[in-house]
Amino acid sequence: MNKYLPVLKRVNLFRGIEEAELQSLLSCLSAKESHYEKGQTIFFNGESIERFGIVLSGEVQIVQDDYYGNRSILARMDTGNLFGESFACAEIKTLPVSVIATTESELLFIDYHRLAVPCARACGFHCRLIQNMLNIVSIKNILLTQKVEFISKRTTREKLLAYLSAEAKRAGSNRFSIPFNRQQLADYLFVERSAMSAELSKLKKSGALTFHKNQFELLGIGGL
Amino acid sequence: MNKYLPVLKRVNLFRGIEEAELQSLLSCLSAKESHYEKGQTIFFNGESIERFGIVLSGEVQIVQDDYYGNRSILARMDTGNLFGESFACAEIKTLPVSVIATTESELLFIDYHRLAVPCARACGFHCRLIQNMLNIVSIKNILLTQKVEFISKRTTREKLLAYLSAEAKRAGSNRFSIPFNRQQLADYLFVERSAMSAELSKLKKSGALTFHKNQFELLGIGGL
DNA sequence: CCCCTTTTGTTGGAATTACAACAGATTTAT
DNA sequence: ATAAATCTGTTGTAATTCCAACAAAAGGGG
Repeated sequence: MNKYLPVLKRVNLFRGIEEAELQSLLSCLSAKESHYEKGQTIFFNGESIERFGIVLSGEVQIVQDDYYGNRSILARMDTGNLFGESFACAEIKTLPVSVIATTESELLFIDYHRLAVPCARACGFHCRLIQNMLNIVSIKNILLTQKVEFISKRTTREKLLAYLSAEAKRAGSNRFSIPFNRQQLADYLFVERSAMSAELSKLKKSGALTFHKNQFELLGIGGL
Repeated sequence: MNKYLPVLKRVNLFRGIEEAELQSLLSCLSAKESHYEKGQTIFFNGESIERFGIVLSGEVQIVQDDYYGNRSILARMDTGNLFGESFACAEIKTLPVSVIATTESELLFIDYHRLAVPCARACGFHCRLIQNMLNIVSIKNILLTQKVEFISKRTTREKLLAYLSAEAKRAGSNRFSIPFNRQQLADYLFVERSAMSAELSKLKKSGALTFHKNQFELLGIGGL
């Protein structure tokens, strides 16, 4: 666990908590580290969870699979980010999503009840942790709202442009990488892969953008 | 404000707080009541907010309008529910949505900072309020996740059936009302109104469901 | 280096959705 | 009560997306 202390001290959940206190806090919370292989399912749709996870290394995706095998990616979480915290905090009985390890990953699990109902020793941290958690879930809601904005667009082209514009803004540059391959990007935008690929090629041909694999460059709005 | 005490004591934010304390707590929080006419905009896309709202009576919708005038409804909030809390809690600078009064409404506004940083007198409630708020935003996250599930469906028919099935489940009956007219339902599912109307008629003709205005009855899966 | 697998892009046809227009039904205003 | 406004459903056409198939490109393993 010492190996991941540099990661953990930058996790928003532990903001305001001294590094010297982190280890004993994690021990008090009975935090448990686990290893997952690429492709392994961490949480299954339909189950009830009490723990949320923190990504120490690797990446996980929050997904929904429909009856026909279409996959919808809701979000991806990489190092330092939490997943499943809303479901654990809300104490729901039936998880509406699955969580999948996209790459080999090390994850830290914490039982939400231990966070919410602290022992007397950790009482000084209780409010801090809950307030940090409130900040995290609020930001998650905003990210999900942005995601909804992408998919509210009525054509595949608009969805692509909305998403890619936001990524350029996030990167602070017109050249940037995205964390998805083509199938994953289609699953994130809820469209069909090859049709999206065709749209990307049209956008490239029109001069609006250029790309190779997951590297993109926006070339201005001249082509729109 | 006394008029709305019965509403307020059932608001989840105030769970665990005695009715006798509510009034002084609201005073301490400098809660402010406001009246809005039908159609009035409460929060504007792009602005920065520090207050969140509670619906005392009426209804508000969280919406996004695109360049072409298409409206996307993210959520609706009726009596007793909060809106804007994630944005206020996360302290964002630019609101990505607008909030509109769908009907004539009475709303109560609270400054998030007053909630988070209490005076010495209210210190006993600080943790309680933050924890209640965490529960609220977590549930909001789950509702938004469910909304994403509706719109992840790849055809208008599937979107309709996903939404209507969830409403039947929520109502505990195959006969139920929905809180949207046709245009609003289309805006909620991100589809075009008349195409959706045509799909509803096909579903009725196939025997899957029947409806009149916002009254629906699911007739089993025989018609699918 | 070669072979196999996976990813990406392309293409034509089928399916679905958007659009515009309009008629009928319902609600609102005078 | 009547007229005006709004909502809902229908229809034909245009536009877009999905699907299946396949070729080309890229990546991985022996």
